[in-house]
Amino acid sequence: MHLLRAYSALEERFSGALSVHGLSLKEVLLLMHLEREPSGRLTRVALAKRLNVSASTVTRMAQPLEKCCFVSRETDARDARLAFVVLTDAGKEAVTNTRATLQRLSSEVFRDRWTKEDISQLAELLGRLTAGHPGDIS
Amino acid sequence: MHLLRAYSALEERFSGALSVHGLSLKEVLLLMHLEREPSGRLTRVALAKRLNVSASTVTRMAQPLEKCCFVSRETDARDARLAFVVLTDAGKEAVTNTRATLQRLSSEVFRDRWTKEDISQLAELLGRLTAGHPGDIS
DNA sequence: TAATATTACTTGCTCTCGCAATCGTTTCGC
DNA sequence: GCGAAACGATTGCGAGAGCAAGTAATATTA
Repeated sequence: MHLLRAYSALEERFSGALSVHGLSLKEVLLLMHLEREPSGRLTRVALAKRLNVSASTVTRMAQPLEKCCFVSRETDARDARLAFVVLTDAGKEAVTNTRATLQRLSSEVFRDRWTKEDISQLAELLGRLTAGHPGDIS
Repeated sequence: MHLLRAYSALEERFSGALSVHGLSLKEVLLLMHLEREPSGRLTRVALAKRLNVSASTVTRMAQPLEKCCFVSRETDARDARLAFVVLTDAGKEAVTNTRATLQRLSSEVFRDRWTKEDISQLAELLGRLTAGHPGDIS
């Protein structure tokens, strides 16, 4: 049950810091999922499953990102229904910068009071909790 | 980072089950915070801080609960600005029932694959993560 | 005591998101 | 091949939540 509390507390902290980059936390996660893909692209429904949001939300989230040139749109020659969301070079750079910010923030949160073992243990337990679900991210 | 994932996965699972009681997860948390208070009542701003939401959200959340007679309104004789949210007997019963549902659900989630030590360790780590924040709940 | 600041709460506006309906496209069964 | 079912994406609508403005009451300061 502590999860709920921990989530809202951290979410507040992280989303505040991310506004520096002009991106919301959810948008960053979207870009990270794209980055994780070898092809650098995903369909909207695949993104929706990974992000645990509806397909319409992905459609709406991708629009401003497309305007910012962090993602672009690509269609499949074989299946005209598919409209891939593709990570651009500018998007990759944004992810890299944002990840650096996140890591700096994490070390602040964990500074003192936390050993490496604590952190890896927490990660392991949370990972086990979500095992079987699709959208893991490092 | 796994937190985000774990949160959304569990939130989906729990909120679905809670709809049986006609209450949302956030409403249940509100009632639990009231129950936790010896006086059984809190002002709206105090609730907002504990729930990590804005004051206006508390005002709006309390309205349907008041209609359901799970909470009532009480004013302070000394300070007419204060409008306490008070847990009624029906509200206490609702919390008790809902907690039973939640515990049953938890044991389902943790069944197999989790030892008692795992669970207490996870709780301890998450608790440490939120230490210093106001809204802890058991 | 009187004017100002602060606090608690409410309301209007806006944004975000999920659901359901829709459209275009592909695939399956015959 | 052809109609029907399934699928991916988009759009309209409603619910939920935060921000800012407004109101009423209390606290503070001159």
